[in-house]
Amino acid sequence: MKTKVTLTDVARHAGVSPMTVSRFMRSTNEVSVDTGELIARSVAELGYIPDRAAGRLAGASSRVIAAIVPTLESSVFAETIRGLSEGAEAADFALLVGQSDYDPAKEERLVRTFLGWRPEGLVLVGSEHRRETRRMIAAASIPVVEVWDLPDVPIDHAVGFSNEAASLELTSGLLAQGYGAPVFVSRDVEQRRLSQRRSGYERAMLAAGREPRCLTARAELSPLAAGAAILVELGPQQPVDLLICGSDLIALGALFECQRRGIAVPYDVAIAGFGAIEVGGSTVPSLTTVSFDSYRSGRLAAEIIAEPPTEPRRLDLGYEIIWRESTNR
Amino acid sequence: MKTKVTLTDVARHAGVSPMTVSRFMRSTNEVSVDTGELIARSVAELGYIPDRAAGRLAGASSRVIAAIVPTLESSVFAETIRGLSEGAEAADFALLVGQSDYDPAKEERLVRTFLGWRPEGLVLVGSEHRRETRRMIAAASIPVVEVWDLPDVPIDHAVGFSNEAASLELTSGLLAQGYGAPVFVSRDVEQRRLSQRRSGYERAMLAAGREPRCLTARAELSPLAAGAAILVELGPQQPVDLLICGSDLIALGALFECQRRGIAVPYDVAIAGFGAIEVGGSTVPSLTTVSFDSYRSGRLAAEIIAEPPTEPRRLDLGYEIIWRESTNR
DNA sequence: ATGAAAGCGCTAACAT
DNA sequence: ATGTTAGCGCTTTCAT
Repeated sequence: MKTKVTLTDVARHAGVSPMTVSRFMRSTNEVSVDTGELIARSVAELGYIPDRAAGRLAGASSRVIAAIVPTLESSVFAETIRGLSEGAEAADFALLVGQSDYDPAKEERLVRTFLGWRPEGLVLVGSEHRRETRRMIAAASIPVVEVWDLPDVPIDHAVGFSNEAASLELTSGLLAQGYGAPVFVSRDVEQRRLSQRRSGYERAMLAAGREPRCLTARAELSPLAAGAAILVELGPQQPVDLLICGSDLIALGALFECQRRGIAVPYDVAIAGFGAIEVGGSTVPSLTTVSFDSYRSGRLAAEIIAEPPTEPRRLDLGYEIIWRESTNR
Repeated sequence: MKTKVTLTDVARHAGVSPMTVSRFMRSTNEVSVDTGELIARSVAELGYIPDRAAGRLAGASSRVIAAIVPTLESSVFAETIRGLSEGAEAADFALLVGQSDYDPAKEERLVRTFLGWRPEGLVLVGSEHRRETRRMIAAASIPVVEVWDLPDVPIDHAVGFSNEAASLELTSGLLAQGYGAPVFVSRDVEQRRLSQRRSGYERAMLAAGREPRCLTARAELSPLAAGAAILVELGPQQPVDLLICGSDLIALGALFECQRRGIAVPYDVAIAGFGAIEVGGSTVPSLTTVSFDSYRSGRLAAEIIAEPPTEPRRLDLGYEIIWRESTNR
């Protein structure tokens, strides 16, 4: 087996011109059936795999989607990646993946690296991007899909939901159920989606004539640890009957810590999360949360890039409040 | 801003030859400081991003790592991807990611697609690959790293641990603690890493003169659901005092279902998992499990590809049994 | 239905 | 330290 099999090798082997092989490989239907079979045999025999870089350089589509998520650590964005991966595969695209660690500077670096491959499109989470990042993207003039949020002014396309509206609805629903002293719980990080959730909570509280109260855990803690740590701070403070958490993992951390301390959920304190990760549906009590179709957002983003609409899309995938036992007293 | 800024554009703008710009971009240190500054300014002004496809075609390294994992769904492989992503970034590589859904045929398709980009190396999970997959890889003659297992005959490099030894040690440890009737619990799927774990369990049981007993849930169930479903089957069967689960998620599913049914863990039945996902450390009771450094395996795989050793590496990362409350009666 | 020529944007090899 | 030439493997355009 030769080290590098090229189009020309296949052509020679099949006794046709390289151009004919090229046509066949791209199935342009301009190759006669007989010649096609001949070529197919040569391809198989030589184990030819077209060089996509050469193809792209010569004018073909790169068929690459580049995606950057804040973190691969939680299953939250992993679901988006899964959607992207499946959408990409369905359209015969390859997927370039990077994680920004919630750091716009790192995002910028990744965008630069990825643009070097001239992807057909770019998928980013959220709407906090550096000026330089936006500049590069504009210069590249490729479709961009921002997921997990609905920015007021998206770069291009957006597939998400209103984190604020979801949080507002969750909080007011809980208030209506009679909870009197809900606090908002999160890690001490700067991040638009989180502040949207907090702001939804605050608006609901104010609308009900209540004083919003926010508790934060150190940013270095993992979400699970943060949820547990929050309970320490709670101590013998003013009465709190409900923890509205910035994410499911924080909520689970709090829930488990309650179990450990013999605090009955939802009777002594109720807990709600955000994100609807699967475990939250199995715990005892199961976790009230907000579900967003993370997988679908990825899948749709991939589809938008595979077949870019002429007009910018702004898809509101909505959300669903999942009422479960952790807030059902 | 021009639509496509090329090396030549930068050269013209800076008043030097393309070759000098090329040298500068690759920081070959053969460009004088003055010229360098001139070029740097032009690059910034024009927003030049080198075309990696053209570079590769002309002989530069592709600086791409291609990785295929069985699934992006669980956090298990997400950690490996995270390690890969960070390792790749540290070496200025881009990462191509795909998921095979545990399907060797899909893996084969992905390998073919990815090889079209002429990656510097390939990362695969496990050792079950089709003949054609192996053929393509051999023809590509690039480093391959198999992670999460230590095949008897790796394709090339391997970074993993012995799933069987881990399971054997876990089981015999549990047996030594006095558990008399442990069953092995998993979904009904064909997969080497799982069968290794089962076989470790069986060997430990036989060595102790006990009859191994395996319970399987339908493959279509999610791991969490499978763990719960298993408890139904358990019903009024022979006494079972310990569930050794094929994965942490199954174990958690079982644990939560026990809580739901008022079965005391570990007193009525004990539970052990495999994989050491983070939640398992927070649940009440916390979950006994086997930890494997999934992140590190990815990181090391990336490093091997970034700087391939001359000899095939076979890194046994080992495992650690984490004894926790779910088996502590 | 098939082929020939040109060139995509870059780098290696060889000048100077 | 810098420039020139050639060509990577493919697809485009324009023949035939």
